[in-house]
Amino acid sequence: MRWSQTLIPTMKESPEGAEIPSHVLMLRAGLIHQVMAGAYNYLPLGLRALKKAERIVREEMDRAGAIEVLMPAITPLSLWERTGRVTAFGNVLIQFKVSRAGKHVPMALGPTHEEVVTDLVSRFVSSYRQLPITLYQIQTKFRNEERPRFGVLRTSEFLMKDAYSFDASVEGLSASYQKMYDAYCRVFSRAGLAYLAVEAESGPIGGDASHEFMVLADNGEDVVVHCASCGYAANLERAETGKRGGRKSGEAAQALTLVDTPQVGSIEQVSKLLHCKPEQMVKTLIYLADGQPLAVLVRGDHDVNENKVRRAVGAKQLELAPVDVIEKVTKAPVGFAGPVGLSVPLWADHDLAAMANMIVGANQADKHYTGCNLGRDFAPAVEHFADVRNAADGDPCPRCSGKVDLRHAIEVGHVFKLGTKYSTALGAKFLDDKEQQHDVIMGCYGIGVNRILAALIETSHDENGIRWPMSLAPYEVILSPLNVAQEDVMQAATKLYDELLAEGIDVLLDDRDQRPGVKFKDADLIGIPLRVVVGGRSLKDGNLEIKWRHEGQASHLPLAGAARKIAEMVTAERKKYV
RNA sequence: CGGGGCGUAGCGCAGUCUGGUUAGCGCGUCUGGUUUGGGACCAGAAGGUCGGGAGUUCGAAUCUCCCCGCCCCGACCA
Repeated sequence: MRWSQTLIPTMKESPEGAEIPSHVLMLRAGLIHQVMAGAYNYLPLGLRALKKAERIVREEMDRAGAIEVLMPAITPLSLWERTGRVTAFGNVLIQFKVSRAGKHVPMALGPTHEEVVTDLVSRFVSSYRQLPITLYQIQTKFRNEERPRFGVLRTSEFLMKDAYSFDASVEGLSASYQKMYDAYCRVFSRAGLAYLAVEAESGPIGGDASHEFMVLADNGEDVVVHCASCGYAANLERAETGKRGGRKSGEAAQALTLVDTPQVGSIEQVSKLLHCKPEQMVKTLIYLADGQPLAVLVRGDHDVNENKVRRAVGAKQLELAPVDVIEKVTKAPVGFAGPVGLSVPLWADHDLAAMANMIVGANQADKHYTGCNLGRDFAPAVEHFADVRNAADGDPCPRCSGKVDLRHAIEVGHVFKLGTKYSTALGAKFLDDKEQQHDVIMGCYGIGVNRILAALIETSHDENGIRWPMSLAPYEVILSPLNVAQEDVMQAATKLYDELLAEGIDVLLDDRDQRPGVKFKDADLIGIPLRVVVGGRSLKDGNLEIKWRHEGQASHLPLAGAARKIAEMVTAERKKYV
């Protein structure tokens, strides 16, 4: 492509509003243009990169034996009603009515396609002989974001690869899942991303039924718990916390003392008033587990993880108790709950075992206890000590003797064992070899294609612009004749351009009548991996100048046979990403 | 939806507090010329519902009220 004939609106300055590097650079390099909050135009350069990401995904899905289909973006609302997800999605589901023959047909834009694909399979798959099968599509998804942000990372419309596996057995599901997991690893490494596959919250199925593929980035919205020494990685929701040692040694138990804490209910306020650290305090939260009240105790500086509580308690449903229940259970206003004298079951985080002389709510208005000690003043059942909190920075690693870090990350992919939730709801059944009917066992697997680009840029750029890997770069080579008015320069450049095209290289010819500085700056900004310069200076000696985007120094290359040589360099670089 | 910020030419901004010629500056764009190895120079030109509406005033980009849009933090994100 000739630069003068396409649309690459590069910008010297970044538009107001863009803050994170990927957003700024995608705008400045002319990859995207915002249409409204959460919706972007993909301009030629951005579209080419997106298509390359899409192609990698497609190739790896095909290699893994998944079968491509295309499902509609518009779907009948009734399908979502059958699985109860109209309410589950709430405002995220974009709904509308279309007038047809005087009637108003309720529809929704697909935020994902479990319902559609399960309905599809229920109609055409009825025998174990047809299983397993994995269907996938690359489609635009729609999710109304209350607050779109971070450029292309959180939008209301995005390109997603979603795959769904259908199996006759749990073992089959595990095999299908593993195939997708492996395919994802290949996709992200081909895209040049430094990714981490982390254990993720897996819902009712349990086990290692869900993994997220994360790219560590300061601007990521997710938090990953990571151990540098053993490589343990999990998302915050899921991460286990390691046990600490026993009770603090050398600290004598003080007497349980009632202190005044007027009008002061929060951990932060109490710690300020009593001149203590939040980690000396205990947070007492009253929950309803399947309707039954219980108290959960964690250290003042920790956060309760409700999924962990739900699992520990063995409840189907868990929610924070409403105010009236809290007041009834604690016989005090909200903010002064504590474990001493409570009649509901107590569940305590492991870390409480290592605490002495805790500060707790006194279950009386405007009062706390200091010098509260486990065993003497309150005693949860031994089996009620559990991991019920979110991991925190510096926690002991659950797998080794190291410590974990909390790192921000961008989620680029997610694999999930679904089970039979949708096949049951939508009647996707099969007959086994003993003529017994069963619900099909499903898995679902998503990749955010746009996020591949944003995550790459977020983690691969410098002060001059983007640094594309060969696999995603909108063009592999940028060919820059420095002076288009100079005949021999233009002649050599045009000839080389044609030869490179013939070699099957994606080449962008910067034929603009611009000064060299402009061309160099733009080439760096849009991040094309290999830059080839045709300029009067080296051309006099029959040379071109070539420079990798990621290297500082340019080198010379004889004009004669240059196309072949460049093609070889590009081919060698391509091989790093297959 | 709660808190904060912003909205003036394609992009980045000044001017608004303290109302008063014809609304400026840089970049970009166009014309002509000189240039040509890291965002050139000279001369000229085009380009504006000052986010929208209502109000106050002799007079509003500037003051008041309402609305809209965008960004950030939070809540939300099967």
